[in-house]
Amino acid sequence: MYWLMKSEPDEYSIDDLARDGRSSWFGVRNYQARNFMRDQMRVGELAFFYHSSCPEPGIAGICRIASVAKPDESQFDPKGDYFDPKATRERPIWFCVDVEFVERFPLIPLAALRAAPELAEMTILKRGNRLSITPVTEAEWRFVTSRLATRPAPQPTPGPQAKAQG
DNA sequence: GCCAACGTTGGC
DNA sequence: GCCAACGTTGGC
Repeated sequence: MYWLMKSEPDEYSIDDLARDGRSSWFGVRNYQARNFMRDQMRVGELAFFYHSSCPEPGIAGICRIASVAKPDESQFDPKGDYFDPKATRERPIWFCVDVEFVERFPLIPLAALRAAPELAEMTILKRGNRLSITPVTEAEWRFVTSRLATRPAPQPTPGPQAKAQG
């Protein structure tokens, strides 16, 4: 399966993940999103890293699911923003996976996603959608990665004649 | 279990 | 900051 995971770049951006290499996706406090992580995600699956609530919302890169779901430590921290008084170590409520950096590319703006008829059914583009983790179909994944993501041109490899140049 | 009130998300 | 849309809470 493929995924899309939202993050506010002020909080944690694709650049942060590129720097860290790997990170825990803690702080999800929505049952549907939690269930996706806990019940559906598999190690090795790929996800779009989406920047939300920012001047330029859109897909900023790709990450990989790097662990199975485990209890989200932030629910136990009474001083933290993500504390949940109802959670106990014996009965955790919230779970998170680790993700690792795969790729960053020039931002694919939300407007560009909306402009593509091929993505009309994409969950994140549906009216009123607020889920921070959503499945992406293989067709959607292929379209975005092959048609919308622009990557640096491959380095031209010098041919045999190149070094003949004086 | 219903549902009104309230809180949050997130684009604009 | 606005506001539509949706999730959660809590009284009944």
